[in-house]
Amino acid sequence: MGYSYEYERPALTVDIVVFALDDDDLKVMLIQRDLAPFAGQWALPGGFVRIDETLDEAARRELQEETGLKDIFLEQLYTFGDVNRDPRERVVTVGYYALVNLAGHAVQASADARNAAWFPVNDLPSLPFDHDQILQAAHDRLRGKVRYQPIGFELLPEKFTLRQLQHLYEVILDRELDKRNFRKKVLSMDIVKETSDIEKDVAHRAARLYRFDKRRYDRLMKQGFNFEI
Amino acid sequence: MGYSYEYERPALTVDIVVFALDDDDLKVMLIQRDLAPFAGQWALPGGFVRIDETLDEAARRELQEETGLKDIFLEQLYTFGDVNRDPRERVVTVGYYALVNLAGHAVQASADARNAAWFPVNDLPSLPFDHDQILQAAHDRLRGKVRYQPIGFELLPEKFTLRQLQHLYEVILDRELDKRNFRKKVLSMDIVKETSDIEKDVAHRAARLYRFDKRRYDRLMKQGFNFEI
DNA sequence: TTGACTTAGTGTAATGATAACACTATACTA
DNA sequence: TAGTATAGTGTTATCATTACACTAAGTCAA
Repeated sequence: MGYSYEYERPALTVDIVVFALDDDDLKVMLIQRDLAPFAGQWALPGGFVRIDETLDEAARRELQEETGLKDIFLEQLYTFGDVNRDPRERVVTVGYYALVNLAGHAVQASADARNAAWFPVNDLPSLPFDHDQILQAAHDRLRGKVRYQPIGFELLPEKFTLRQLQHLYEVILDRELDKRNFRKKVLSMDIVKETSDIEKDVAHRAARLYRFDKRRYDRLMKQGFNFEI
Repeated sequence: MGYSYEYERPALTVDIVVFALDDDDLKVMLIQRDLAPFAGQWALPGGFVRIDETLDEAARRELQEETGLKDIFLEQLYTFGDVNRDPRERVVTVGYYALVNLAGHAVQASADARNAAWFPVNDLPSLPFDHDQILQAAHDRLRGKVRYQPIGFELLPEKFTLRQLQHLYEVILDRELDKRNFRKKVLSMDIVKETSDIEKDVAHRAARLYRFDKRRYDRLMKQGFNFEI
């Protein structure tokens, strides 16, 4: 019964670091493991790659099964292959990272009888396997990438204020930005378009809402840009 | 005999894109396959990951076995997992790229009874599997990375002229650079140190030889730098 | 209804980085 | 020793980045 091979083969999995943004900080989605090892512990969502699906497909499937998230930005990160990263047997995992906007995608906590929750990226529980290493790599990648590709926008709702956009960059880059310079730069890139709406339910002057210029956004997404701000 | 698993498992391999530089252009090392499928065709060096070695170890081992190259710059690139990328069975491969200087590392053609040779990156034979895709990804990565990390230096001999360094950047970025601006920028970064030697056996005024400032080089390698030239 | 509060929204000047550009110096070769 | 090939060197104009502070508009509470 089962499948036999002449040489021993590592198991192959995917693990996904899902980032989201709220009013305070950058969040990461973790799920509570229901199986040994580390049952009950919070860990990155992920699972085995099936024989008839690509790596990207495996990552999307696991994400949907474990968190209900679908149709989100997802990109391969790095492959982790230390010999003893899993205590049971040799497991190689392909790491992914994903970006979602909290407004658009309700976190359907446990499609899979698993608990899913958001944790602040700077205040995480201890993670099993080498998940802290994977998370670190994803965070580094996000920080690096945001400087030359407009991916950060994936973390915002369809319409947003320039303040929210600035906050996004401040949280990811972990430093304060000058309001005027930020606006000047963003607007000069022609990447956002003014809408006729303004924000609602705020206890102060309401800000104008913007949306992405999809055309220009896609072009910049391919070419890259320079967002040294 | 062999090893059995409950679920079918993909085979796991590594493939390495080795870049080098000569007087004309950027080269890639290919080996002639001795096994089916595609026996006799030129392909990227690579092979199966053993159960007791990390991915990096597998890449280094295969590189040494197939090309004799060792102790060179090597970095993981991307993992390729299309379902039908290998006609025999499901094989997932972790792509690597490596940089060598031709002077320091003789290409010991066939430690493994295989033929190894350098090909210009812009004039390659047709490659089996998805090796052209892997190569493309490696080339893109090299072009991108050279702008913010001083990795290009790995392609040069210990002592080199500023002309050689400029040539390296011109070949990788595929455009001409201004000599004065290039020198000004490189020297202002303090990344190279003048030696007391000059180049030999040239039919014109000999240029001064430089070497890397290892300290500064290592620091920049971690921090990154901005080489928009 | 008014005053206090909170965030939105806006421009300019100084500084630093990049880009464009051409000639003299030195060594070898025939 | 004349020719040729590359080495080596500064300045100026343009553009991008940074630093910086006030008025406008709306909400809230007294």
